[in-house]
Formats: sequence, structure tokens, C-alpha cells
Amino acid sequence: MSPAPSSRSSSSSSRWCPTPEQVMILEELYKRGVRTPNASQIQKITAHLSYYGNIQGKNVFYWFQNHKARDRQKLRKKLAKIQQLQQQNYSLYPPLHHHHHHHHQTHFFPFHHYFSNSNYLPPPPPPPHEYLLPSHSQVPTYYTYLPFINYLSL
Amino acid sequence: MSPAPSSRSSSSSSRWCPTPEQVMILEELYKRGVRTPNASQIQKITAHLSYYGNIQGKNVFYWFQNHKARDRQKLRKKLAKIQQLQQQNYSLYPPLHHHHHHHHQTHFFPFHHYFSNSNYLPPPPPPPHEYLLPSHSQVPTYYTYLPFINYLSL
DNA sequence: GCAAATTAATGATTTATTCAAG
DNA sequence: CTTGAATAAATCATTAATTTGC
Repeated sequence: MSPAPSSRSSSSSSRWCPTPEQVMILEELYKRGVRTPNASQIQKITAHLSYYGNIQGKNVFYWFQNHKARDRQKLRKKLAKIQQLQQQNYSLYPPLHHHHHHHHQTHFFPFHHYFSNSNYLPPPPPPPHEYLLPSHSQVPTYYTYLPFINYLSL
Repeated sequence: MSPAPSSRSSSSSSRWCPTPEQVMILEELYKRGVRTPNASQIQKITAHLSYYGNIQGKNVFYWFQNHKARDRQKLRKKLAKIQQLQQQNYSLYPPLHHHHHHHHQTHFFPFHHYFSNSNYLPPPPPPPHEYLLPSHSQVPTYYTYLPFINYLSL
């Protein structure tokens, strides 16, 4: 007979199994902005949630860590999709040839004046082509740009 | 005559709109330690990033300024929170001054240790009974828990 | 219907960062 | 430059959902 993994009273489970009530409350707290509760908050939440079943402070701590992280993860995936679309369509942003004349008006004398396309410095060498993103790359990720970034990091 | 900030034309946006590729590369450079690039570095970065879209040196300059500043800002807010907690005699972590001399090299110092059944914090007050779920409620919904959640949201 | 097998979710750990204090 | 404190990202591990063949 299997140990009947009851989520409430059994201490034989290797990990916490939140009850539906606990999950409901945690999610509502999250929806209201709780993200990284401090120790005091964790204690409070734990004490209250223990009414609905076994729970420890670390479970609450981990729950918020994981929930937050996986929310961010989902968002990143959405963004990646969007970027993929943009890549295929070759720009949601104006194409703009980079050797276009940028006769930007100079507001009087800020710092950035020295960094625009002025001639205070010799023109930089053109980027080596092998470091540029291959145009057929379909899903640009962090890793797609690593060689390029390595080149810049010198 | 004012410049008429048309957002229509592809070449006259009032401010720089970084492409996802540009952001990704800038963030990676930041993560690798670039904080205040000098003029030469800015020129180099600008030249390379212009492959992915319109960009000027000042954009790179300001991007690092802003990113650095906002990182610090975030950290300051966190520190303020922590100091506030410490003033209330709450400590997220134990004193850990004489941090055991013999304790044979366990992994190191897992977070959750402090949230389990330890007594680093005073025990929380028992939950007020009026906020607890009546035990006979058979179909718990979101609304069943609202008072409880409101209490925790403090 | 029912378990074994497989896949998806999610709890728990570890690793890699961040800034700034020393 | 090194280290403390905190956290986010990446990963590991176990439970739940589901698919599948009978």
C-alpha cells in the first residue's frame, strides 16, 4: 500500500504539498503585490496558512521565489516570440542605414556632444563581419550575441 | 519655429528607441563590468550597435549612466527596507558573529534554514479567529478568503 | 476503468550576479 | 580588490496530470 500522500497531516512526504486553500491565498497575496516577503511577513503568513495544513516558513519563502521567477520566465518567452517576429519582419523599428547622415542638432554643450558622430576621435574600425548576427538566425537569444559581445568586451 | 516632433517619419523620433538586440548587447556588456565607458569605447560600441538600428554615441553614454543609476536606486530601496526592519528589532538573518568553528564544511548556508522552525524571530501572534475559514465551508472560492487575505495584506 | 509510462508543474537547491562597505 | 548581504537565474528532484495499452 502506498503511503497515501496526504497533503495535510503526513510528515512522510519529501516535499510540501500545498492545500488548495493555501495556494489560493498565496496567489491572491502575489496578485496584490507581495513578491519578496521579509522574515516577519513570512512568519505571519506561515502562521496563518498553517491553519489549512502543514507548512513551514521555508515553503512560503520558496513559493514566492519560484512564483516570481516563473512569472518572469513566462514574460521573457513572450518577449522572445515578439523579437522573433521582429527579426523575421526585419524590423518593427525603422530600417535606417547606419551610414545615413545624422545631422543631429547640437543642443548646446552637453557631454554627449563628444560622443556623437563628431570627429574628436578617429572613426572606429568597422566591425568584423564574423561577429555580426547572421541574418538568418531565427530565435535570437543571449547566446546568439556572445561572440559579438566578446569582441566588444576587449 | 519648433521642430514639430513628428513620430511618423522613420528618421525623426524624438528619442532613441533601442532595438531588442541593442538592449541585449548593452545589458551583457553591463553584466560584464562595463559601467562608464570612455569615449573610445563608446565609439566602438556605437559603431557596432548601429548594425542593428539607428544609434548615436550619446545614446550609449546615457544608457550606461541610467542603467548604473537605476541599479543603485533599486539597491538603496532594498537597503532602506532592511534598515527599517532592523530598527524594529527584526532580523532577517541571525547575528552569525561567532559562526561556529567546527561545523565541518557543509555546503554553506541555505536560506531556508532561517525560515524553518527557528526562533530568530518572535513567534507571530495567533491568527485572529474571525479571519479563518469556517471549517464547514464546502466550496471554497476566492471570496471565501478575502477577509483573511485582507488581513495578511497589511 | 486501471495502472504503467510519459509529460508537465512546481517544490527545493545551487550557482552567479549585484552594489557598496571595509 | 575583496568580501558581505541579498537575490535572481539555473538547475535538480518529486509530485500531479495525462496518455496509452489492455
